[in-house]
Amino acid sequence: MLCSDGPRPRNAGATRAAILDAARERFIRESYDDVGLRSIAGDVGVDAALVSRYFGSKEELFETVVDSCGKGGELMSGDRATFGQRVARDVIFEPRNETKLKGLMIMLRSMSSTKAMEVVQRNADTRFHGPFAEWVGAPDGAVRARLAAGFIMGMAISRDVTGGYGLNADECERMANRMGIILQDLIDG
Amino acid sequence: MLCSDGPRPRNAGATRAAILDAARERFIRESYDDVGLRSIAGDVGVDAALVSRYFGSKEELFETVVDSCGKGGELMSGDRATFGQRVARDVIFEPRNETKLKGLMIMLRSMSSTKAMEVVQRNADTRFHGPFAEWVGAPDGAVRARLAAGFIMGMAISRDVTGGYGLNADECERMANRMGIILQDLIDG
DNA sequence: GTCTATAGAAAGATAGAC
DNA sequence: GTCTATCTTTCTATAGAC
Repeated sequence: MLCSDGPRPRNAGATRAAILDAARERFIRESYDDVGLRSIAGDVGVDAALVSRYFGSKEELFETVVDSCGKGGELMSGDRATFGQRVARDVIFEPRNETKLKGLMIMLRSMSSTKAMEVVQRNADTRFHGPFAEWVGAPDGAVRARLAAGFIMGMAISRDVTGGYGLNADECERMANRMGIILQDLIDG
Repeated sequence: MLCSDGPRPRNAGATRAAILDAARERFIRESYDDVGLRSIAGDVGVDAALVSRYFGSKEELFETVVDSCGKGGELMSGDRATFGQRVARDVIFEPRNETKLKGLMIMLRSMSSTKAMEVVQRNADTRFHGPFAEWVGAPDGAVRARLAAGFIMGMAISRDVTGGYGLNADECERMANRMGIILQDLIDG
C-alpha cells in the first residue's frame, strides 16, 4: 500500500498520478498479462473502476506508462567513460525495484502479449533506439546501440528467467566485469 | 493445418506427438498466455479437449515441450570455430520459424507468465545452462556461457520487440558480424 | 470523485455422448 | 479415440449509486 490510512482525499490529479506510478512499478516487475487493474488499484488503495475511468483501457494505461519513462535517459546520463561498468553492475547486482533501467525493463516485459508489443513497437524507435543511437554516435551508432541494448536486455532476462544467475559472488563479479568491458567497447567504437 | 483432409486416424500416439509438435511451434512464436489450447488443437485438426486429456493441464503441456527441446544441442552442434558467426546469423537473419535456437526462444517467451517462468526455472539449469557451460569449458565456463546466452536472447528479443531491427541490409550485415565476433570471443576464452 | 455491482468476453478444464 | 457441450474462473470495462 502506497497510501496512508483513512479515506483518500478527493483529488483527481493526485489519484491519477498515484495510479500511474503504481502501474509503472507493476509493469517493470510483472508481465503485461500478469498485471491486473485490480492489483494496481489495490496498490494505490482505490477501486479498479477508477483506473479504467482515468486511463480508458489497460492498453492505454500501458502506453501512458511507456510514455512516462523518458527517452532512455537512465542509460545516457552519467560519465561516458564508465558506461559499461555502471550499466553492467546495475543489471547484474541491482534488485529489480532499484534498477535505473526502468524503460528497458518495461520494453522487455512487453514481450508477453501481442497487445503490449504493438504499443512498444510504436514507441521504441523514437523514444529509445533513436536517441540512444545518436548518443552512441558515428560510426554506425545505430548498429552499436542495438547491440548494446540487446545485450543489456538479454542479461536482464537471463537473470529473471532463472531466478538469479546461479553463480557465486566471485563469478558474478567477473561476469559484471566482462559484460562492462563488452558494453564499453561497443559504445567506444 | 498440419493434417491432411478427412477424418484423423484413431491413433493416440500419433495424435499426441502431433499436438506436442504444434505446441512447441506455438510456444516458440507466441507468449505462454497468448497461446491457447484451442489454437494448438486447431493446428493439428483435433478438438481442444484432447490436449487436456493427453497432457493434463496447459502448464504440464508446456513443461513437456520444454523437456522435448533437448539440452540446447542446437547451439553446441557444429564447428566450434564458427560458433559466433553461425549463431549471430541465425538470430539476425533467420525467420523465427526457421531458427535452430528453439530452446532459447521458448525460454525467452516464458517471461510472459509467472507460471511459465517457474517451469523454466526448474529446468533451465540442468537442461541448458549446465551443458552449455560445460561445452564452453574452463576457465569460467559458467560465466562465459551465461554472457553468451544472454546476448543471444537479448538480440532475439530486440528483433521481436521492434519488428525487425529497423536497419538496412548493410547495417544488419555489420551488426551480425560484430555480434559474431563478440560471441566467438566469449566462447574462445 | 470514488465505490458497488455487474455485464460481457475469453480461456482452461471436465463429463459424457458417439 | 475423439468430439460436443458446459462449467468455472478470471479479467476488463461500464453503469449507476453515494
